[in-house]
Amino acid sequence: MEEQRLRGKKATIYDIANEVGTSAATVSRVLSKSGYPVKEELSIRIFDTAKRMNYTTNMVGRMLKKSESKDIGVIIPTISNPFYPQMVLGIELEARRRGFDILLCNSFRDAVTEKKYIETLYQKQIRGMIISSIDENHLYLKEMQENGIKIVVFDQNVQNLKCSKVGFDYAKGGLMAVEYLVKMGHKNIAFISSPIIRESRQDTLEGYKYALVKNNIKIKDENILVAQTEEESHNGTYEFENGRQLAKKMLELQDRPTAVFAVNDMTAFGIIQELFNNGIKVPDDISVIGFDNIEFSSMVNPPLTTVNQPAFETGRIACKQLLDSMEDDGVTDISITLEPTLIERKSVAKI
Amino acid sequence: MEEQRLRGKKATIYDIANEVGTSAATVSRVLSKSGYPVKEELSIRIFDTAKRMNYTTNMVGRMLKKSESKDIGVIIPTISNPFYPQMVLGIELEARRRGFDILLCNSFRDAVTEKKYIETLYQKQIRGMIISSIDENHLYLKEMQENGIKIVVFDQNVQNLKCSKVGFDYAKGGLMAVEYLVKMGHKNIAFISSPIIRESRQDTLEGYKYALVKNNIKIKDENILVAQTEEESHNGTYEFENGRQLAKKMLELQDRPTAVFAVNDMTAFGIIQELFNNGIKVPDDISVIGFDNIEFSSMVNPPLTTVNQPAFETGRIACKQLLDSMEDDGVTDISITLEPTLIERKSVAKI
DNA sequence: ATAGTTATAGAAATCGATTACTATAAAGTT
DNA sequence: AACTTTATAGTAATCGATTTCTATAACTAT
Repeated sequence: MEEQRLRGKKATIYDIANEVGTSAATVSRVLSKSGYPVKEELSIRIFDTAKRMNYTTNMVGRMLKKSESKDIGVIIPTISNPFYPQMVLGIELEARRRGFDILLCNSFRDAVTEKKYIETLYQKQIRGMIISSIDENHLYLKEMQENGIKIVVFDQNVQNLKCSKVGFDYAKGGLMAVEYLVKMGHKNIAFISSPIIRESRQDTLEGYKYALVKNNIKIKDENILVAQTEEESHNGTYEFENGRQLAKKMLELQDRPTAVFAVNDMTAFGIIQELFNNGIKVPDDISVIGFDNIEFSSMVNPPLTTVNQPAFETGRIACKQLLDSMEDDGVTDISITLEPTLIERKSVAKI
Repeated sequence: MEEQRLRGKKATIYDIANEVGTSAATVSRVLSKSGYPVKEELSIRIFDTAKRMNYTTNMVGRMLKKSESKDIGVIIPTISNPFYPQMVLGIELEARRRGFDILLCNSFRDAVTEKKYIETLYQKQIRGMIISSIDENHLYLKEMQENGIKIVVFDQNVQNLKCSKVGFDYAKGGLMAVEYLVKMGHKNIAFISSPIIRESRQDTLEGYKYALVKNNIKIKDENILVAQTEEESHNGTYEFENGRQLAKKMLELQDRPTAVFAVNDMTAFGIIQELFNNGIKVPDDISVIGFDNIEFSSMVNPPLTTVNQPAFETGRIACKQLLDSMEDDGVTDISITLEPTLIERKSVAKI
C-alpha cells in the first residue's frame, strides 16, 4: 500500500479496506457518511487510515454509480461582454453553496459551437444547464430533457421547450429610460443600437416607441439608428465602435436630437466618446442614457445614467431555480422576469 | 430497447450490442474509433444503430476506465476583475481547440475557498489546472503533482512548487510607464495603488522607483500613495474607489504632482473621476497613466494611456503549456514572461 | 424460551466503457 | 504441407464507489 502511494497512485476504498482489514462496502459506508450503522471503533479506524493514506473520493467512480454529476453547464455568448461575468459570478456563488461546480462555455452565439458544447455537456452527464444563448430549433435539447436534464434559459423563448426561464423586462426598461428623458424635458430622442436580432433588443425598442406614443411624441424613423450587420469579433469593442458610428450619423440629422437612448452601456460609451470628439458636451449639449448598468458605467466621465439590469441576481436566481428542479423533480417550471430600475447619474440634463 | 429509450434512459454500448447482435467490446471498438479491425458491414450496422438509438458516449464511464478527464480546472481571483474574463477566454479557446472544457473557480483570494476548490478538482480527477491565485504554502499541490496532475501558475511563485509559470514583467511595465511620463516632461510623478500585498504590485512599484532613479529624479515618499487595507468586496468597484480616495489625498500635497501612475486601469478611472470632480482636467492639468489596458480603457474619457498586459494571450499560453505537458510527460516546466507594451492614448500630456 | 427486530459487516452486482485475453478462421510463408 | 501472421470478434476483468443481498450476532418482546 505504502509503496503504491509512493508510486503516485491514489488510494481507493479497497486499499483502505485492506489496510484496515474490512470490506470496501464498509469503507464506502463510513466515508460517504451514509448513515448505515458501523461500529464506532471500526469507523474511527477507517477515518484514520483514510487520512493517513491521503484518501479522497474519486468522484468519477461515484458519479458512474450514482449518476449524479456535481457539475452544471453554463453557456453564455461571451464572457467578454461585461454583463456575463457578473451573471456567472451569481451562478457560481449559488452553485458553490450547494456543492456544484460550473463548466463554462462561450458560444459566441455560433450555432455550431453551441451545439458541440451542449453535446459535450450531455456526454459528461451533467444533470442541469443554464443557457443564455441558443439557436432556435433545438431538437436535442428536448431529448436531453426527456433524459431528465434540467434546463434554465435566460432571455430566450425557445420554441417548444418547456423549461424555467429567467428574463428581464426590456420593454419596461426602455419605457423607463425614455420616460425619464421626457421627464427631463426632452422631446427629440434618438435610439442607437446594434442590430436588432434578438428579442430583447426588439423589446427595448418597443419600450422606446411606447414611451414616445404614451407621451404624445411623434416617432421619427430617422431617430432610430440601428446597425445593419451583426458583430463577429470576440472582443467587446464592437458595441462601442457601433455607438461611435451611429452617433456620427446622428450628428448629421438636420433636426438634431437633444437626448439619446443607447441599447446598452457600451454603446453609450461609444456615443459619448464620439460626441466628445466633436466638441459636444454630455450632458450639457446632448443627454445620453444607457442600458445594463455594467460596473463601468459609474466609472466613466460623466457617470452614466442608465437602466439597471441585475446581472448577478439573474445568475443567482437562474442557478437556484436550476438546482431546485434538479433536487426535486416535482418543482414546476417557472418564468421569472426581473424588473428594471433607473440609475440616475450624470449623463442626462434637464432641458 | 425502444421502450427503454422512451422511458428516458440513455442507450449504452450494451443496448447497441444487443440490438445489433454483437458484443459490447466490438461496439466500443467501433464507436471509439479505436482502429481495431472490425468488418465494415458490422461496423456500419453499429454506427447506424447507435445513431438510431441516439447513442452518445458516457464520458464518465470512459473517464473511469481510462482515467483521463477532459476537464481542466481554472482558478482565478474573481471574474469581476476585467482582466480575467479575457484570460479565461484565451484559456477556453485553446482548451476547446484541443477537446477540453474548463471548470471555472473564483477563489476571491480566500485561502479556504481556494483549497476547497482545489480539492474538488482533484476529486473530479482533472489532470491539469491553471491557477492564478494561490495561497503560499500548499502541501496538497505537491501531492497532486506526485499523482501526475499538471499545474500552471500565473503570476505567482509558489514556494517549493516545480511547475510551469506564466508571468508578466511588472517591473518593466512600471519602468515603461514612468519613463514615458518623464519623456513627456514630468518630474513630479505620483504612484497610486491599492495595498501592495502581491509580488506583482511590488514589482510595479519597483519599476516606478527605478525609472525615477534612472532619470535622476528624487523619490519622494509622499508621492507614493498606497491604501492600507485590502479589498473584501466581490465587486470591482474597490479599485475605483481607492483611486478616488488617494487622488483626493494627492490633491492635498503641497507640491502637487503633474502626473500619476496608477497601479491598474480601474484605479486610474477613479483618479480621473476624482480629479474631474475637483475641476482638474486630464491630461491638461494632470496626466494619468494606467496599467493593464483592459478593454474599457479605450472607452473612457479621455481614452487612457496605459501599459498593456496581454490577458488573452496569457490565458492562451498558459493553457497551451498545460495541455502540452498533459499530453507529453516529457515536456519540461518553463517560465514564460510576457512583455509590457505602452499604449499611447490621450490621458497624458506633454509639459 | 421463542419469534421478531436491530446492529453490523461481508459478498457480489452494478454503473458504462475499455482492453487484455482467448479463440477461430483466413491469409501469407517457406 | 506445416507454420506463422493477420483479421475478426467474443469473454471477462477492470476502473472506484455504491448498494442490494445475505449472514450473523445481539437484543427486544411476548
